[in-house]
Amino acid sequence: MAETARHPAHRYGNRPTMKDVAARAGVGLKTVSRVVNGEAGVTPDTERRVQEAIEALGFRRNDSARVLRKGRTASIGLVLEDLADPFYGPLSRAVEEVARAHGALLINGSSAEDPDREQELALALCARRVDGLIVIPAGTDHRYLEPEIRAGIATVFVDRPAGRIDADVVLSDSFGGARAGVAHLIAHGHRRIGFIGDQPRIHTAVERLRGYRAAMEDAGLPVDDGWVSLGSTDPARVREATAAMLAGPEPVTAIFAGNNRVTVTVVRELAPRERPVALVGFDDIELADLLGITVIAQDAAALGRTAAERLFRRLNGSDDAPARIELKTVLIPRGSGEIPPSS
Amino acid sequence: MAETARHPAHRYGNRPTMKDVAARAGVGLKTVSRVVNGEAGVTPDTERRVQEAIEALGFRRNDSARVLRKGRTASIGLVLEDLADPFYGPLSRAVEEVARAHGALLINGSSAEDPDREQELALALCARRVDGLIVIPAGTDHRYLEPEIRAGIATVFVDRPAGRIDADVVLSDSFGGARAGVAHLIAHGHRRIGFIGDQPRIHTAVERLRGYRAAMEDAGLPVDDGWVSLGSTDPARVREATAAMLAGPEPVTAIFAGNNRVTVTVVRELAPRERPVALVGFDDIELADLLGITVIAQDAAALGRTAAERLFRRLNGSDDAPARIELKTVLIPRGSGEIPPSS
DNA sequence: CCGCTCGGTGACAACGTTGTCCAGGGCCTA
DNA sequence: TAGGCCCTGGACAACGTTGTCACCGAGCGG
Repeated sequence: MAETARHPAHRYGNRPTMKDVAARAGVGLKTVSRVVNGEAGVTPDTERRVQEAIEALGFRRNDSARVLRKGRTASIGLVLEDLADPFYGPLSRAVEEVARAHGALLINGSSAEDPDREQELALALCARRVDGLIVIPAGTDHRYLEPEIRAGIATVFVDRPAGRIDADVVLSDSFGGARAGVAHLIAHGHRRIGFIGDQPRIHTAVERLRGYRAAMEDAGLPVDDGWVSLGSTDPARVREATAAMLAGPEPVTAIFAGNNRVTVTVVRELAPRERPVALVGFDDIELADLLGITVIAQDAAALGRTAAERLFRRLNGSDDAPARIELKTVLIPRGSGEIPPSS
Repeated sequence: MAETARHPAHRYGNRPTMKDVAARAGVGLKTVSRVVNGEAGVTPDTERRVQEAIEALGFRRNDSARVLRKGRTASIGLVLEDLADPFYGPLSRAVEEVARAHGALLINGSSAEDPDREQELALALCARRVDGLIVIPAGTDHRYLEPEIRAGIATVFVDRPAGRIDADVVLSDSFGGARAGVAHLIAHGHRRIGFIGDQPRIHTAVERLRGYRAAMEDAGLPVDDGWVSLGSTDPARVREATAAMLAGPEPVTAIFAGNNRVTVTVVRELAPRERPVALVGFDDIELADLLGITVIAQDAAALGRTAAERLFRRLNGSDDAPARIELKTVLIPRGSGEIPPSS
């Protein structure tokens, strides 16, 4: 039979609205709104009737409509690289906790280290009108965010600085950490030290390499081209790089691994070898204590927390100039970094 | 200078709207909508003018309004325990990928294993009108979701079944996995085997204990009360439980650890001990290969993927009866589970 | 040459909520 | 008892978008 409704059924599966609740409770629409929002000016008796109607109908306020009216979503967005990476999980969780403390919900998405996907995600979050945005950049040009920032979406970058725009950024001292780690190896007698890092497009990779070079230069040591390898963290690539450095007449006696993904693969590659090779890795790893892996630890949770706090400070009206906040790293000696050179 | 605006400025930081774009392009509102949504029926010339206006103003469609009108948010929610846990990170990521393939955004939140927080989160997501919900239950009573499900929010549970409502659930074969793991220890000669698991409120903990008991019974072995410990995965608690089982005249010679958190702590506790103790852990762990930890591996990503696929099948209209999907586990021998009893 | 179709376009209502304003009734005071 | 005030409750518009429908002019067949 003819469906005569002028507008097709696009109501949320026939969810009750405040209007329905009002009708059932025999009160006005606005009174329901008042009860739902805990506003003053409602008789206890009226309130009870409304509550009962809400209960009976299973009413739940539609936040989309609320957002549309109020202009604030009480949610923030986080664009990161990969939620499955043990470095980003804790970071995200820390952001979530801060958001929760401010009554906001966190929406996060993985860019998979793809600049286009980063942009797509960030803009999708802006379209949802998140109040603020935290971004771990995959790309190097963030001018696409300018209209959003101008429109009032607070934005903070973490782990890596923004490209071509001026914005808050919270990062670890990659340069200093790497420099200290490599200096540690040098202090234990190494002269030929390899560096395996992430893609040169990534800021932290470049900074850590810079730290490596600085430490070598500090000690007056030369750096052979064959000792340095930047590229993807794909295990095959890293294994190959490791093997290459350890081959030939003058192999490296120690390796500095540029991040947690690299460290894991290098450890696996070194394990079966006879000749011991010293190793210091950037990023701490679970169970590294038992495996005796010396690392430069950065605090992922602190990064997230700091960035989120800065974001909410902005959301609460602060308009300081964009700042660069750098967190210290810690060298944790556990054995692998204290192996003397063997050759 | 009385601010005479009747309605205060609650527009999103003065973001341009379709109306603004229309005015600038000299066209009607609906035409802008058509261009933005790529609908047919717009002259190339008109489209160009609109695109230019969009560009110039930095317009971005307001998804809240869109959602309000369309009734679909193209987003799904995921309530999990803790994003920082290496088990849930990959699970969440897998869900995200499936969502992305369906053009949906994923919003996830951590319940911190607190039933109240689980409910608060799930309902908050429903208030945002996510199209579907995936829940890793912390609580044991999910009747609070009934109105939501009735209202059309597709819901799938993962890792643990729903409490007191009938709904889809995707889980690993905890019972079978634990049984196989304990049988493996028995096959290597162990007779006194300890079990350390998560809180008895948690379904997987109970199932794995059941598997442990079944394996012991299969072999006709008694189970001493002192060999079984269920409780939080807090390291101190687990260390204590481990120490207790290893003390006394008849200590256990092997331990079955109920999940990844427990395994990590037990490994740390066993490492410094002289007398070797066999160990099999539920859940695989990064670097467990190097440490030679035998595990019952479950595929977190597959859990998430399967649940998400089921969810989207429902969103696309499937109305099969709620099903229980169980994924197999795999025993990966790496050494720690093959240590013979020492006594 | 008229009427009809058809493609492009815009006016308008509606989605569900909240802010503003007004009405009515009860109560207190003069 | 009249006047005024406060307190509760409701009518209405607006948030920014999309679906529906109507309009207009061009092209075409009769």
